[in-house]
Amino acid sequence: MTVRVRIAPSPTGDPHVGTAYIGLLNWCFARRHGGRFILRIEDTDRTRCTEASAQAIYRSLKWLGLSYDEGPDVGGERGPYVQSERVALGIYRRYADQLLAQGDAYRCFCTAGDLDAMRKAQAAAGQPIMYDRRCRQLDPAAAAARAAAGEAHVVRMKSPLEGSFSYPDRLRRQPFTKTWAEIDDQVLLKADGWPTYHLAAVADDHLMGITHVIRAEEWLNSLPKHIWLNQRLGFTAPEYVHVGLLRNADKSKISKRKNPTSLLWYERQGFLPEALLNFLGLLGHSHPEGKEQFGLAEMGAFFDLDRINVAGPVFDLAKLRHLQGLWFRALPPERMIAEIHRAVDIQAGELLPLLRERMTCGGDFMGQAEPFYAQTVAHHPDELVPKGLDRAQARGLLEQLQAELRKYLAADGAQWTAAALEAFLRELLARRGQAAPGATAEQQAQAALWQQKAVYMLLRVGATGRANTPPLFETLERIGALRVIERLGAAAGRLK
RNA sequence: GCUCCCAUCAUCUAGAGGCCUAGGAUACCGGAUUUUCAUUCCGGCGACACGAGUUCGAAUCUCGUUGGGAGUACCA
Repeated sequence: MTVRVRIAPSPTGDPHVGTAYIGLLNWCFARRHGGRFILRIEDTDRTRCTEASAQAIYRSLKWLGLSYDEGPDVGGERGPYVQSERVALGIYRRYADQLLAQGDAYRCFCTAGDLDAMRKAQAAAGQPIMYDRRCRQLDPAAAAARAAAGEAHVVRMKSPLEGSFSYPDRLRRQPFTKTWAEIDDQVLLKADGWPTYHLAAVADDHLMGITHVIRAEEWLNSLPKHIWLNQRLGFTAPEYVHVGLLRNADKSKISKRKNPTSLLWYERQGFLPEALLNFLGLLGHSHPEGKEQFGLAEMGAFFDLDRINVAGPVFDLAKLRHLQGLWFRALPPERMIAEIHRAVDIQAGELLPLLRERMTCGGDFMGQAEPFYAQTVAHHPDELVPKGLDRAQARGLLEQLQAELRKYLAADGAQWTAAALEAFLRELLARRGQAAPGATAEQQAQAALWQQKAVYMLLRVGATGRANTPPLFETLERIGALRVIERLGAAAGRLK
């Protein structure tokens, strides 16, 4: 039996990070067992699903590299892979009819109002809230006649009234157990003739030859219904495995109010698919040797379904950022440049060596590179005064530095390169930092100002307008003599 | 309310009776490298929810308590 697994997202809103998570687990499971990974679109909620959303799902999965062997836009032998198209084929109606004919389902004519009142009464009485099965008593022939006459109705499953249900989920200590009495007569076919999730998923999983359903824990409670449907429909049920739900920091189910859940957001932010996937791969699962950074292909090789931890992991963006940094800085230059280009329309190549280890994503580039591209920079007077100096001293030093650099440039064969600048400035510091023998007290005080730390910082802030920059000499080189000298003057001016 | 699931550092996790005075990673805090920032490297902080039981021995098994989560839709 070859493994066939699927993800079955519903195309409502933006593609969800939970889809990527479950997709990753399924993808890895398929890969690990030489199986097939399938995408199916579950768009049976006509009020909420959109084509645009389905398109976005395809795009996001491709962006992530979670390629599927069969799916709406790639085809396959068990299609169509979009449930609305299967509705048109009458697939679900046929199964509903089969259940009706077998006496395993019945027509229900209760209105929304009826159900609402019923639930309110149950809540008031402290009873479990579930359908009271009043239409189950209806004569099937009479009900069929009412339906034929056009009366609005749904089809419900005839859940067993007694006995119990038990299922050994391989990830849980104890088999999952329920009594049938507490299982609702689930609606299978809605009034509009479309199936609910339960019928549609069970039917399609069977028709598509799905062998393992690896899905989120939120489905655990409806497992009995799914097993029952498989049985009554004469299917061999796939193995169902339930994994933990991604959580917000407060442990509630991940939501867009408390976390970025849209895959589009991660893409726009400049996160790399490698980083996101790596991060998700660390949730509920781990590398057997504790390795933290790994790629999709590698994960496909070591992934072990039985090692999944079902306690719902908190989705921690800080860890994702860390992994993003690792992946980003390890990018080959062409790809890093492409990432930067994706964020800003600029030629980044020259500055890359200077900035790469200071970035976590392409979007960081401009923030760092601005002083290199700008004609002028804005100086903040407070930042311009190094510790231990006052305003006037800082201004004096700036002016003298400007003058010294001018003089340096005017000399024959002067070079404006990092190495030459470093040599010159070291020599300058040695020269100016030492008072001549017999110097006056004032001269000595002047010399004392020429401390490396202060001077370098003055140059840095003067030339770039900021205190954090790449290494000084390379920075000066790239900005260029003209702009550096000009900016030093402007900086001095700010301290007047 | 009812039902079910889960429970190791703040967070992600390793750990499937002795290798555990509980290991790694993130975050945080120090230090080293460095002209700043970042990178990198070193160090620190820091957890088996609680209570019984089983056992020579329990983070690991059982039960209870507590805590958290999910489900309870003609949504998926």
